[in-house]
Amino acid sequence: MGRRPCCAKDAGLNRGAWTAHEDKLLADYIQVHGDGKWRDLPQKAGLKRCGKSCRLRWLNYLRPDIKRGNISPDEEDLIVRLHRLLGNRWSLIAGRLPGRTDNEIKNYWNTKLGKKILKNYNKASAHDKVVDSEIQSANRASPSSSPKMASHVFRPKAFNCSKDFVRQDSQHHGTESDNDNNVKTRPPASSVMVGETHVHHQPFMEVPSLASRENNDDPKNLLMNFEMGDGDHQLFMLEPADAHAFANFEFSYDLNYGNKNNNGDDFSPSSPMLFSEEMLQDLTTTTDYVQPQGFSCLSPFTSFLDSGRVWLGD
DNA sequence: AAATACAACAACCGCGTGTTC
DNA sequence: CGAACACGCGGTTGTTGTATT
Repeated sequence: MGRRPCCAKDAGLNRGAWTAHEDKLLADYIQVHGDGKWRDLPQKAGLKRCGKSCRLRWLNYLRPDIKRGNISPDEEDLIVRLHRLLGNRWSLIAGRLPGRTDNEIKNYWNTKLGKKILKNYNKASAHDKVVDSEIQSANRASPSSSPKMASHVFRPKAFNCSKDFVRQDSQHHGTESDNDNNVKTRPPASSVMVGETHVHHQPFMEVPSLASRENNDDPKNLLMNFEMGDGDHQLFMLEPADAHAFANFEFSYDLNYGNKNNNGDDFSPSSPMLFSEEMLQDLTTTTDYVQPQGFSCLSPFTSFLDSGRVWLGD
């Protein structure tokens, strides 16, 4: 690929720390013309910098909505929990912390939090470590976290789930029926399992459609977006009371918070994840879901992906 | 006071991915 | 359809400030 280098090292461009004058040039230009078009921006703004450097400086330092000062205990707690769920997806984590940048959170993790948690982990009980090592071994296909850290996040190869089933013996939807909840059993013989080799021998049942709850605006609720094939989606709102329906059941899904920017465009990133029930409970009961500034939150939603424990329909 | 070690932060770099032509 | 491009992400490195010896 004949790709032009972003910024040639011998092009006489400034490197290293930014001066106050450069900051002013950049901020003034963006105030008038807006950001974006980073390749052309330096020349137009009268800067001897590469576009990439300008972008970074703007996003990490000059942006007006940057929050300065120490990370609060609440923010730290949120970072820890989000990192547990997301791994080193710094931009995703930063998206949940208004005013904080991915670079800042990454630095904070690498210099403070990571060490702190590693220290705590080393103090953890032997049992915890066994559980963690099991998780790690299941995660070997694509580890999501720093190799230094214990990871609770699976990152299996992702497939969209064409049908969605939970175990029939789950507490919440425990009966075979074809009632208003549209619950149907599925014998495993008609299902195809992918991914890991954790075989469930219980019949599976289709999850009742809760699509009518799509408009629930409570950001605490987790809206599940099951891709049913051909772009057809079935939506579920997973409320705290529903979470235990997935007891003893781990699954992955495409993390998609369903946020829309002011133009109505979906800006959500997609991240295949695998959540344990505890993590789901944590996510569905959390009250500090942070809505990024400038975006209106419709509701967080997700689409399921293969985890090896979710059966794909025939 | 000087040297060294360490922490914190800013910036750089390579690569992946989506978009445009 | 594929090349070229633009952008964003995450890992890494460089720099500066502070603590310790």
